[in-house]
Amino acid sequence: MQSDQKSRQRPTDLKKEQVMHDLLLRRLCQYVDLSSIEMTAIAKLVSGRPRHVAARCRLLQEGDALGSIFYLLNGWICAYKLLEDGRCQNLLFFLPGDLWGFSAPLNSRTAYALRTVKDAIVIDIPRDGFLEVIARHPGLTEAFRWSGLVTDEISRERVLSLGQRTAKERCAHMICEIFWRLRAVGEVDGTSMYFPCTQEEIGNTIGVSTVHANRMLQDLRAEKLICQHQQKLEILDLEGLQRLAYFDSDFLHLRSLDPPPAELRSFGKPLGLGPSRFSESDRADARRTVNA
Amino acid sequence: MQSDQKSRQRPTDLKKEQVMHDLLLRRLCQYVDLSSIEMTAIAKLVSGRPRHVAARCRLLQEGDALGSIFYLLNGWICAYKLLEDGRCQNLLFFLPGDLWGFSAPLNSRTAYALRTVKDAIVIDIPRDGFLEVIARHPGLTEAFRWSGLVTDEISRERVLSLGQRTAKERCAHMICEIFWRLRAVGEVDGTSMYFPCTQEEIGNTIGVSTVHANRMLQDLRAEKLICQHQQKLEILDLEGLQRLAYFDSDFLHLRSLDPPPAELRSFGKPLGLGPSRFSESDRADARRTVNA
DNA sequence: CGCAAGTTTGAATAGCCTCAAATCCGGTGG
DNA sequence: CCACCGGATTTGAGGCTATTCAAACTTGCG
Repeated sequence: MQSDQKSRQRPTDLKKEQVMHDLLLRRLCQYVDLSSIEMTAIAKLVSGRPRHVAARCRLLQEGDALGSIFYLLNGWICAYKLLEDGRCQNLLFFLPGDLWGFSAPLNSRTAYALRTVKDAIVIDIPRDGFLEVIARHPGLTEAFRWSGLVTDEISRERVLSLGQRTAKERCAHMICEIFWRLRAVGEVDGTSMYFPCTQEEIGNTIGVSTVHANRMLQDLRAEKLICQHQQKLEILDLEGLQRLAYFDSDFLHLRSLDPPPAELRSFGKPLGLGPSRFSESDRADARRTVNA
Repeated sequence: MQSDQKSRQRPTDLKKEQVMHDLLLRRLCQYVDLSSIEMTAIAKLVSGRPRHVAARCRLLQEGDALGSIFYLLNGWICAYKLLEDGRCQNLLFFLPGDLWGFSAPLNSRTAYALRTVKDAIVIDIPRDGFLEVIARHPGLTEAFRWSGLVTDEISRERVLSLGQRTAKERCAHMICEIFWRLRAVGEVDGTSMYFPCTQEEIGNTIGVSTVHANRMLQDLRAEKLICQHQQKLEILDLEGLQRLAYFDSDFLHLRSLDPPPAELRSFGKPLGLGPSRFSESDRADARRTVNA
């Protein structure tokens, strides 16, 4: 493993091999009940050597042949498309526990590029072996079918957003979507989450300019719906945020919405933000922003 | 069959049973080479009794359980999503030869509603039987996997459109997309096609108001890129239209771009527009609009 | 002929963009 | 410790794009 010595603040280190597949299992169990045999099979599949990828690194380019499947352990990865004149549209964020590349036909090529948003940890999985194992287990087949469906639903919901929702609604909707997705794999801390997107990235996602994304975020903060500090985002009023965005979590097909078991709450805590850094001062900061 | 007597102008009548699967076969053969056994299997699947559906009829509602798969023989069907306050976003048009409902997991529900745009002819296919047949034939499995991929790609391209393209570009892009899709199944006549969308529908598709959709279409006509008459749309300058829209047909994964065989050119010619109605006067009309 | 649906037009307004500059922040080097 | 640098965020002003509302017009159809 590539862990360095000063690992206290580096949650990207993998403490036990066991945790590597916890995120994925938790995701898949949202969709179907897996047998222990199937769980073991998954655990084996994702037991490869984790690979660190730096922030803002392109993993794949539009038109590339499909390589191996990858399993995202930590960090965010962004799928995006470009227009010839440079305009960039983000399609989808891959979050910890997400798997990429299992549903495309053989011999097809990616229709979009992939780039890390922040430092990420990825495990590469050989495509053939993966597909073969999945095909042997009906539960896994079904689980990944659902997983693919959710990706499609996110895409359709994004079409609805971009076509009909206002910029502020889109902004709120995006935050809700990511919150629920992270929550489903236990990657939130109560109502706050690691949110490493720049405002440019948010703009590219919701289809507005960076400047306007900034103003929409300011509005959401002014309305006490969210508050931000560094790369952490806290949802102050989830109900209000969802009402504003016309957000309904159904499209994510989440089943178990219970808080994750305590022993898993600490895993995957993102990049160097200790628990002490998000309390008093943040609130103060939020208030300051409101009054400005 | 439900054909009435005055059938001269009613292309919705089915002349021979044979043609019913031609569209579908042509679509699938875009993706893979099918064996004659597979072609026969498909022909059998879609040999059910055609059902006429009136214009603007809702076939399915958001949240409905999956019923049978349907095969669209004639007309357009539109998938759309609603916001609670009534805003409506069109996601995708199903065109003649398209099949709906083969890729969702069992027990899932539709995340969008379906409604006919114009009178349509549909064949219902029992889901279980269909999936079983497909699964037995590797070529068909592969073909439908590609077909599903194309749907996804259209969705992603729409995200790109709504997020980054201007209204005029989106309008042009939508026209190009439908032209290529219709052309792939032989449903175009040179550079003109049946285009039964109202401007409201176009607006709901490209994410602008009806009024603005109208103005964008006027622009395209003024620039001599398209010309419209009744429900027929002729592309006067495909190159120009595509350049304007940053359109690249790759995302549709079309393979055989040759003109379809002559004997099939006349089938499925849409609703009551004789060939004589689209010549002189239309050009004059287009010019008039430009000068206004 | 008259109705209903669809298209077109105009004017006022709201939403969003561009450009440009200022500020904030974390990290780096002195 | 401070100065500085670069990336990210914030602010302001002006302009373009798209919306809304309302009315007129066109067209297909009974």
